[in-house]
Amino acid sequence: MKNSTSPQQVPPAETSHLSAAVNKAEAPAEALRRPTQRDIAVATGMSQTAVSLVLNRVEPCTVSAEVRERILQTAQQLGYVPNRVARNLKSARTRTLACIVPDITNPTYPALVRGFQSAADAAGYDTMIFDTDGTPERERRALQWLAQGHVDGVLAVFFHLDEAELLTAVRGRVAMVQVESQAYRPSPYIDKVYIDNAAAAQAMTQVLIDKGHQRIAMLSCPIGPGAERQRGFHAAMQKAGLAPHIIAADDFTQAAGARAMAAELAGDFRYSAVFAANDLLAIGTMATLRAAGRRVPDDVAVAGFDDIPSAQLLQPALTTVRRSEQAMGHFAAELLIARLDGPDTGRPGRGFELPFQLVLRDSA
Amino acid sequence: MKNSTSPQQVPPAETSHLSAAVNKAEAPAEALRRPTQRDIAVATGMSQTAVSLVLNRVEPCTVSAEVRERILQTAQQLGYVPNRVARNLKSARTRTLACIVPDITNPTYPALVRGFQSAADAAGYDTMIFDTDGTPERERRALQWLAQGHVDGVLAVFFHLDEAELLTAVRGRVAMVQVESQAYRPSPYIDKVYIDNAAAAQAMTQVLIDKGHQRIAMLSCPIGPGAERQRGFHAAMQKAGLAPHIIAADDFTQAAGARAMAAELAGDFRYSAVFAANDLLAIGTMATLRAAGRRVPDDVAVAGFDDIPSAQLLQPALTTVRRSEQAMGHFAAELLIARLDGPDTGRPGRGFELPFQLVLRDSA
DNA sequence: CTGAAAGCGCTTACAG
DNA sequence: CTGAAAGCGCTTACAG
Repeated sequence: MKNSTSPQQVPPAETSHLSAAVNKAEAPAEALRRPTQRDIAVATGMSQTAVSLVLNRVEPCTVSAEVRERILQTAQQLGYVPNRVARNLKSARTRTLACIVPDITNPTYPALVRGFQSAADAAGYDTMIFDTDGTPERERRALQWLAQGHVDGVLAVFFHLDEAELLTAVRGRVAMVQVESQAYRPSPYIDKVYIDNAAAAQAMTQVLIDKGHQRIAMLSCPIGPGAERQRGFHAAMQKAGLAPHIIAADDFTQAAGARAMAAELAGDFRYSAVFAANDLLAIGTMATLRAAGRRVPDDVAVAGFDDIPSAQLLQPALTTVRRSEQAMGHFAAELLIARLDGPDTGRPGRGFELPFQLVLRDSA
Repeated sequence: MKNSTSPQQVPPAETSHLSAAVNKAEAPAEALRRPTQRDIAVATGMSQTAVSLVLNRVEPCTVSAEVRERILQTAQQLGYVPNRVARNLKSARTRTLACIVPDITNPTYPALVRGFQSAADAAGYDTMIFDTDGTPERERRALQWLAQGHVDGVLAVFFHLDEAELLTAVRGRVAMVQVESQAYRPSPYIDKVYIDNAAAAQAMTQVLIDKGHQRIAMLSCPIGPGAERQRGFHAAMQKAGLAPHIIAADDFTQAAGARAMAAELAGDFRYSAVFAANDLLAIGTMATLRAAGRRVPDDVAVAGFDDIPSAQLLQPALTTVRRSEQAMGHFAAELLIARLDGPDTGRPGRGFELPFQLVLRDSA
């Protein structure tokens, strides 16, 4: 299996059996058992309660320094690590938060998660990520998963589920912040963070109009934030007395963008500008236009939405709408933590509008 | 708070107090308690055991159809969802897997996670993501976290920790697959998946040499896979009788690449090709070169490693090394599941080498 | 066919 | 200062 420098290789292949011998010596069932407080109690001749007290440094109840030392040392020796699951059961808290996102490979979401995790971390919470694939089935599965009590709080981006469904599933048992893509509506326990998608889309459309474009198409997918962005697009077009046209994409991926544009180009494509509902769609659009021999922005101007890192790497660099996903994630985690650890416990749901920014580059 | 179409807005601001009223009506402590099996038992007049039996469809022990129906209905009515934490405590299994990655915003990792999650999902496992930031401290924290029993298995990408540290922390209590960046060495319980980083780097360097480049620098960071890739670079250069030069980056981000190249350009930069240890570094390099008025590939050729989605979007498109992160993630999850649910339980650790592929584009 | 009981590993009043 | 005991919500032998 010593591979030469040949760049083409074969699928997953086992490379070593040496390890078999190594393993034989270890790993009988016993080695796998994790030491518990009881083990430490037995080893030190103390009670399990005393062990728990010492290990948790409970202050009012002072165990004698000598005993404490012995317990601590034995714990160390046995490699004791508290069983978080057991602790969670007792405390009814998991100290874990989750991010539910439609597609972790869309660069906008890792940024959200990163910001979220930095705040969660600082407060001693772990972070889970649940990828819904943007489908109703998997969004429901995420909801079921939430109901099972894995986490204390969640930042959720849902494309399909409505408020009612969320409320019945969650029932205030897990703190929730939603990245809202529709217009804000108050909710009993759910906080919402959002940007004004319609306003942003309208502003971007207006930029295109101001540049003299008259035949502008929007490439969008009606789910998630697509609807609001289309609304903004329509508003701007209508205000300018122009006819809006929507090119429908199957989802928000680059591939979907390329596909939809290819289909459109096969017909009688006469638009001078395409406003894509997100950057991945815009990237797909640009690729298809280029492949068809149309120049961007000379023949067709293109604009996107999100300002993912690739946006400024494109040639021409992509005109788009920026919101700070990282800041949004961070802020959302802080909302959850304030709700869980106070002072916001029991506070009714609120909406928080975050700023957006038009980023004008060369593609439009 | 009705925002106009102004693109510049203010930081997080509260938008609605309407919800306060809505909330008043609900959410007193009682509503928050999740129904348990005991609640169902009380409501139906059956024992908690019977409830558990019915809800878990334990086959040999048949509860009468009538009682079963009543229990099921009551469970539905009360909105019963099993407490996963309690179940986990009893079963000593969490049915959760984790991915430990250095940086979720590096597009190569979401792909890994996506592949992983698709396999985990199919087997009924949930997936957690832990971001280590590529620092030793946070990698250790990840290890501690593992020891706490949150998950049954993990796919880990560590840049700093060595085998010994992993083994003491994990002790065969959690199944582990490591994306190995050093040369493969067998391990008692840890499976390893990897590509031959040295061979890939050597092959890519050879491509540059074959194109006539003599002054080739490698932009790299010595942690993680950087070391092996440098080794391959050195091997190729040495074989060709050329002098290798390493430009050191602080980490594997685009920013670090840009910084390191800027520093290098400030000196007496005389290289005709730069081979970056990953694509983000390559992207940073290209940006800096362009800013300095150097053309790619005419003045300086650039190659990367990973083939992240942006690589082909760049102008010029980036020459790089591709491995299928998605396939690697999928495969790793399958390894874990086979270990946890059989048939590979207790099998010694093995190494699995995956293929790589040189992707020659315009940047070199 | 059904229930009482023990126990998973921990925390937390409550007695001594 | 220390320990016996109850309980978190569940599963799983074990009796009836």
